[in-house]
Amino acid sequence: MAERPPNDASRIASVATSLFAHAAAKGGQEGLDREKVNNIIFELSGSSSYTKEKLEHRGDAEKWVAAARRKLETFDGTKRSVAAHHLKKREAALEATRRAMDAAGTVCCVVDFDMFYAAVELRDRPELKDKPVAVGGPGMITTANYVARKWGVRSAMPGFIGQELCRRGPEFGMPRAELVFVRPDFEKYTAVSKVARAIFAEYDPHLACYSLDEAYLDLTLYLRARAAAGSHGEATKLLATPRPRKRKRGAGFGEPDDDDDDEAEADGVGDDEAPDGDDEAAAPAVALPPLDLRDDAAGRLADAVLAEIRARVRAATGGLTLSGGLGPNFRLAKVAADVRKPDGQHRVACGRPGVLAFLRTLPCRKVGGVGRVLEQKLEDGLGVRTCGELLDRLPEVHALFAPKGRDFLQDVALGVGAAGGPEDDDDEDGLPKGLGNERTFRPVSGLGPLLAKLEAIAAIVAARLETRGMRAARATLKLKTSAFHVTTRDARAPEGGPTRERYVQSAASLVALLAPLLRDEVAKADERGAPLELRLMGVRTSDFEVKVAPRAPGQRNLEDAFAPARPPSPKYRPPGGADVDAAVLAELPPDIAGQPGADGPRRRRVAAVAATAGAAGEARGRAAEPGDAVHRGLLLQAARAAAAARPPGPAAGRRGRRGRVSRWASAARARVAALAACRGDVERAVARLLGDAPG
DNA sequence: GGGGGAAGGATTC
DNA sequence: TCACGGAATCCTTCCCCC
Repeated sequence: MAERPPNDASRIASVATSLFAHAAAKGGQEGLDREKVNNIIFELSGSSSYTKEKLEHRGDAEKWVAAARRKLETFDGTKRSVAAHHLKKREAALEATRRAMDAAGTVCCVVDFDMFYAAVELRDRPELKDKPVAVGGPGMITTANYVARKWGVRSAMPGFIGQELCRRGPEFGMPRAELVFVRPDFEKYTAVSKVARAIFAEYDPHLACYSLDEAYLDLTLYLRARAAAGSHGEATKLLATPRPRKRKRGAGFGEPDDDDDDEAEADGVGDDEAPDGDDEAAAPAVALPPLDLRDDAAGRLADAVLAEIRARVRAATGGLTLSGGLGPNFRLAKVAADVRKPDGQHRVACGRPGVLAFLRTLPCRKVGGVGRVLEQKLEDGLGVRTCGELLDRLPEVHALFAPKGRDFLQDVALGVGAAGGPEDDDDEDGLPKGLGNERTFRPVSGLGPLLAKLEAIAAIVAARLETRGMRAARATLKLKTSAFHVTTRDARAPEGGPTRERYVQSAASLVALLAPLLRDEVAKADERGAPLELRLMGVRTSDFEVKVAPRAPGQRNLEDAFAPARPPSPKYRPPGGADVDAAVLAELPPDIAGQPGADGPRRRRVAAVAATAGAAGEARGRAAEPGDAVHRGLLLQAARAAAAARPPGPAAGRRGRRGRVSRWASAARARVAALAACRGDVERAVARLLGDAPG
């Protein structure tokens, strides 16, 4: 606050409001004197380097807004109708998908524990129930309970500010209080999460969890089964897939070292399977009629099932509450889960009119993917605050945003979402794309001490690479100055680089790669007369070599099947092509492979994609079920490998088309080899997918 | 003008 | 502890080169 020129005061005040009030809509803070609270927060942090840096950042967004306004001045009727034309074309496709999903009776569900970490701690320490509690430390709060939120305390707020807000409660109509800090205990949270996931899995064996406190469930099939069977017990029977058939072959692992073996095995499978071809391979629920969601009873059933899930989890976890959302896709379900928080649920009606009605007054910020910066761009650049306003201004959006951005915003405005789930479009190759570590410390300067930091962090990263058997072709150095300015520099390992290795793994080679970059930055800062002083350093690795996990001698695991037999080379095998498709096709159940037209190239490719997606989903789902940890791990690997075998889409990677195809080819080969291990799963998944595919 | 790489921004939990 | 995290991923912008 100190050195601010007075004429800037109002601007800074308004900036500060949006800077610190970004979670204003969070639950539990209704009726809070937000302005007063923001003033206190600003007072406490207003002159810090952190805030200064944030304000600079804000300047960037303001520049964007200014440029956008200039652009809009020349946005005339002609440009508008061109934009509208493009939008309309895309919208038609989106609406077709929406109708297909609705016709299949798609019901997506997102469940989310209320203030999860804090709730677990309060359950175990009931004496804290009525006190403001923050899980975390004076540095950072990860979760605050609803009591603390009455003082304006939130997650991601520095602890000392939370503490100060509680102490200064009287300034905004709250009593003075002491914020109680509880250290996070992740083992405990993981255990609780497991209990909940076991219950979720009864309703959707393929559930997806992206953090400990939330889960994404596709209830479509379960609701069909429940509507038909009445009880939960009978419904789960209809949902269960039959046991895998007995295989003649023992271990069932393919032999990835030998191309011919793949083929031979694949051929053999087709023959062996033929007699069993009549087996019912999909969950019985697939055959049931889809739920008609225009029928009010169907909606009530979905509501009742969600309420049942919440009640069961609550009982099983010692009283922890969850909020839930239902909707025709995961994007809307996620938003809906936030509507009645805490301990409530909401359903977004399916169908375009219902969805648009729900979105009309919904602030864009509530939608996942719309962060503070995008919110500001929309609001200041276009005067758009709600999804309804966004829908009206899509032509302008089209003019101002890059293709991905405007597609995303159109999806948001129309309330459409990815068909299969939130992760549908990731997992291009199934492997992690980056691995790194970063550390915050008291400001450090001087080349020697900084190099020591680098070595320490490189050692952490190297250890993690080693335990995973991963080697990286690229390393990135991240630096944050004591003024909170962040910058990154990176170096590639291949020939000509400082290490002369194609891939690096050890701490020494990481340091060899990155130390020159660090020296460079130190030297440049010295030249500027402002020695480099850092508060954070990070080392990140990426561009991994194909992963080979270390294992005990003689031990076989699925990763063997996924690792290419030899280094990929153009001569290895003709990229793509009929051999791969034939091998994949030979893996399909005979009833599908034998369908009329199944041998057409396009049909084959569709079948291959279905097989791949099915294997990924099935294995991932099975991995979430309770049971032996090693087994679960293997299934997860299978899911990843199967996902890795997806054919290259238009959006795949940065490599050239040829690179993508050969990558797909080798991944597909590896997958074919791996399929032997989880054949039963794949067959059932394929049958279900083909039988269940809308349209 | 586009492919492709580098830098770094934004977003999520 | 007078103080604002860490990890991962995707997107945008800029620039070089053909």
